[in-house]
Amino acid sequence: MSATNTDVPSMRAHALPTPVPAGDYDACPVTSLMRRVGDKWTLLVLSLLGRRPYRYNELHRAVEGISQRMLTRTLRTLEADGLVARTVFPSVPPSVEYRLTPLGESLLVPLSALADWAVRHQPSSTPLGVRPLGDNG
Amino acid sequence: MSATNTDVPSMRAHALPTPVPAGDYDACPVTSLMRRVGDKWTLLVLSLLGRRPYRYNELHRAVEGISQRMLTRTLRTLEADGLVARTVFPSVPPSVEYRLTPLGESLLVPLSALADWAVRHQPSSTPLGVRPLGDNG
DNA sequence: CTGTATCCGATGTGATACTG
DNA sequence: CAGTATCACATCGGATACAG
Repeated sequence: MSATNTDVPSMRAHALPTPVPAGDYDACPVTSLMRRVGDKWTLLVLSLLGRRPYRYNELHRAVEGISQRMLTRTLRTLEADGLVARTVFPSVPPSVEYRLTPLGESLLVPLSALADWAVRHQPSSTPLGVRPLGDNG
Repeated sequence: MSATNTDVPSMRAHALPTPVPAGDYDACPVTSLMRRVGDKWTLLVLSLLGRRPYRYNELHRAVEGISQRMLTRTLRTLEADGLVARTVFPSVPPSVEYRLTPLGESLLVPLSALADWAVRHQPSSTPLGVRPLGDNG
């Protein structure tokens, strides 16, 4: 293969496709996507924007715990990836709206399937922070 | 919500579920899963094991570029997550086989859907390391 | 063959202060 | 309101050496 390796087809139901050349992991769109969605806040932001458009500070409050730095970084990356659209309204005070692009919405479909698997099969399987019992005290 | 937040249901087709409490992002199985699969080698190893069982060095060669440290770490984490089974054959020289568990195989299903989305919609969309033109030679 | 231990640079993330 | 700049710390990941 090497240069002609354009496969990585649609991969059938149960096994990921090609034995991936490795070293090209960077260029593999699959791993690339995972690494992005796999960061600390992206999935969270994506899930919020999946419900409706948000303004910057609105997101900042909703994703309570995120720093301005990371919120901005996350949004900028999503924008660069074409998943989120940023619209500035030159009002006073200024307001900026973030919303999913059609591409972003389309991503939520397979993402939902994965999320569904996660809540069903995952580790201690306590959905959203409801630990089994005193983990801390 | 807070302590009673056990929802994060199956989330309908187009929008991720709950506005996630945030701060609980660590405990959210969805984000948690993403962060694991989103590391540098997990997806690659998972895809290989999706085809057939592998021995340690066999993987080391197949995932050319990975260090022993990271291969071991990745496999150990996958094992801890119940996605991969490790079997030691006390032969001489010793051999260890890694294979997907049923849980691991079940994960490949939604993962494949996401991978499929990636190869279809992603960035410069050059599937597996086939850069547009002479990047290296 | 199948790992473990150690060191080290790269990157991710948070805190804080400042700006149009 | 919606950011940017800077510093600091934790974790990720690679290289190398060593071991059962």
